[in-house]
Amino acid sequence: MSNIRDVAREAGVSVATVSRALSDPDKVSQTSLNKVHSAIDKVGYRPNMLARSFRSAKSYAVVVLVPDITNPFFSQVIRSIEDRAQQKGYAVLLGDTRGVPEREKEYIRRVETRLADGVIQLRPDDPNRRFEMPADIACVNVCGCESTSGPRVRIDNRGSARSVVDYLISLGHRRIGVISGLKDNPHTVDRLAGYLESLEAAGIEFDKSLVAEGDFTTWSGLNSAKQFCAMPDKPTAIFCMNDEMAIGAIQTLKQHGIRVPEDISVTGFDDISYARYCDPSLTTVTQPAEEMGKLAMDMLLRLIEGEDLAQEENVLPAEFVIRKSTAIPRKD
Amino acid sequence: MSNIRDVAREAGVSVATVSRALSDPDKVSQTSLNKVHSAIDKVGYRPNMLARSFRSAKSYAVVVLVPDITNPFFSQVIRSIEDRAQQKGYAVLLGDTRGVPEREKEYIRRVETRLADGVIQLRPDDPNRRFEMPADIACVNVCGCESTSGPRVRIDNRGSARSVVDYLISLGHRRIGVISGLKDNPHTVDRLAGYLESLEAAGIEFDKSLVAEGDFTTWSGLNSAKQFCAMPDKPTAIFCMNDEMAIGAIQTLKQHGIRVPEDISVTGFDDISYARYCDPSLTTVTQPAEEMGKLAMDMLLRLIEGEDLAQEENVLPAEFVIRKSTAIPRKD
DNA sequence: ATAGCAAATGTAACCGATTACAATCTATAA
DNA sequence: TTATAGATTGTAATCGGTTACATTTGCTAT
Repeated sequence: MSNIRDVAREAGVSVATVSRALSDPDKVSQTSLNKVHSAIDKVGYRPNMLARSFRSAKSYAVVVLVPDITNPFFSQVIRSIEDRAQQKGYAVLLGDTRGVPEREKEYIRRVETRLADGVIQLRPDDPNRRFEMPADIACVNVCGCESTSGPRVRIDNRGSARSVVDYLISLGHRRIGVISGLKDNPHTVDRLAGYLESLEAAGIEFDKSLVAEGDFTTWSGLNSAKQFCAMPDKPTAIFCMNDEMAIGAIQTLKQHGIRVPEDISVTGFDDISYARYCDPSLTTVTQPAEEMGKLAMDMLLRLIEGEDLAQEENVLPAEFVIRKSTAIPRKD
Repeated sequence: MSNIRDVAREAGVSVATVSRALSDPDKVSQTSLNKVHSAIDKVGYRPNMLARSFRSAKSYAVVVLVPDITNPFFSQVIRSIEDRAQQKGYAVLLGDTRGVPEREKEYIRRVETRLADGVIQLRPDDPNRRFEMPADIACVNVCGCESTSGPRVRIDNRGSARSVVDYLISLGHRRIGVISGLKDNPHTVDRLAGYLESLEAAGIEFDKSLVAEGDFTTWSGLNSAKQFCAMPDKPTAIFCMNDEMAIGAIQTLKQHGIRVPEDISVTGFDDISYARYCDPSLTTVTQPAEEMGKLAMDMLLRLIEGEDLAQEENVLPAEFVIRKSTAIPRKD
């Protein structure tokens, strides 16, 4: 494989001229520029970007850490990050951690060893919680929550949850069940806070038995809903903390001969693409996945440039979407 | 940031000894090993992998090209590729091309410029079709079809389609509609071939009006199904070429008051996770996404090692799964 | 014609690791 | 004791770019 010296020889100029012709053409005369370009064509030169990265001590790559790439919401955010990164000349190193701290560390190491210039973390909890994220690493958190620290972009989970529950209450619901994420997951905490705020504002007393713990998977939604089906005084509505669990819950309700939304209303969160196509289509909260990814990437680039974002927080608006899975409670 | 020379000075040995202590400890005495390790701890040394990559002319990264990462089937395959890559010490550079050849070229360039050691392409068509893939690039194709060339791993699309249609015929269906992908998509070609084989084997004449062209999106399934709803002699079953279109089609049928499967049976392809949870759950074909990703990564590594895989093809078995969206045709 | 300045170009050091080769040390056998 | 093989270590070249600094060229103004 030919290198810059071969090109220089072929063109009859110095290596410095070739280098400049490629990275800063304004500094080179038109004559030399032509000679260099035809020499490049002739010897079939491709610059060795590894050498360039090495010299400039920048890899032009960023790591994106995600607990599960098959989660449709996450993959939307990642697509947007990748798009922005590509525009800016950066590569995206995909890090599917499956929630294993060891794998996370492995990827953080890539930044420490200069294979990546920074990290975007897609996950709810504080990045410092599980292990010490070295302070000198450029890191942006997306999809975080109120307790997340460091530069971050997120939506107002509490407020969004509150609009969902407010809406259910406005329809006339008083017994509103919840299928939550894992109890200590910060999204769960924030969204539950919104639920409680809403109940309190309406003067409805909180009933602990109406909260079923899931883990954001369809399967857990399916199981958690069974618990409501078995109750003598079932809730008339169920607030699910994501769409997957809502879809699972609807499945269970149908199997028990309970109609949605006539007998029980169900709401989701995230607005994954199936939310629009399931039966009934899901009343949910649209997270601006695209905007979140783009913004996170832009913040990370600023961080890499050396800007001090410290605790800069971007809280994006989420949209509440009413579809067919909610209705006024049945009178009986 | 400290480098190998700092460590050498601190440990009182040469840089070569430090380098060997890290990459080939057997060649170094226990005494030196200890000195080196404590020196590393003392100066907080992290090896510069960029320098290592540069020197060894290997980036230990592979590009994964995918038309759309939000497609749940693709993201499953990618997760498996990433898992395997991580195990083998490789990083995955995500390339979401959105089907734009220009973006694809951009990523191929990364391999040419030594930023990645090879490429895995997730897409049905021949990688050489749209533009010339340089011959010296290590490239493996996944999710390809019968006409794909080069090293590849795929399932038997024709055979799988045939088992689906054979099953529908065995239930008693004679008018079987198809919602296909784009006409020139090789998956469409292979799966349609399976459909035709099946009809022929059963002595059923092919009716061109029973094939509706979609594009593998839910939305297109939704629209294509309308065309069947408008027919005076509707098909009694619809073979959809992926799950998304099947889900869209079911949605449309329901809206027209047509019951699935009582009035019309519907089948999908891919077995995305939602296929199990939609209503009715989908009879479909399970592609071994995990196995495909793992195998593709292993093949790529062998290719990078210099092995000649030429036209090695791995055709994996796909499993036909019967769920609730299919039944015997209604008698009337 | 020539001084003066800017533009263009060239030379060579440099980034941080790896590794060929040479030099040194250690242990065993004669 | 000394020769010698084998183990360990050190020196310095090397990978392919970038860029500081020195030098040359080209042009304008006097």
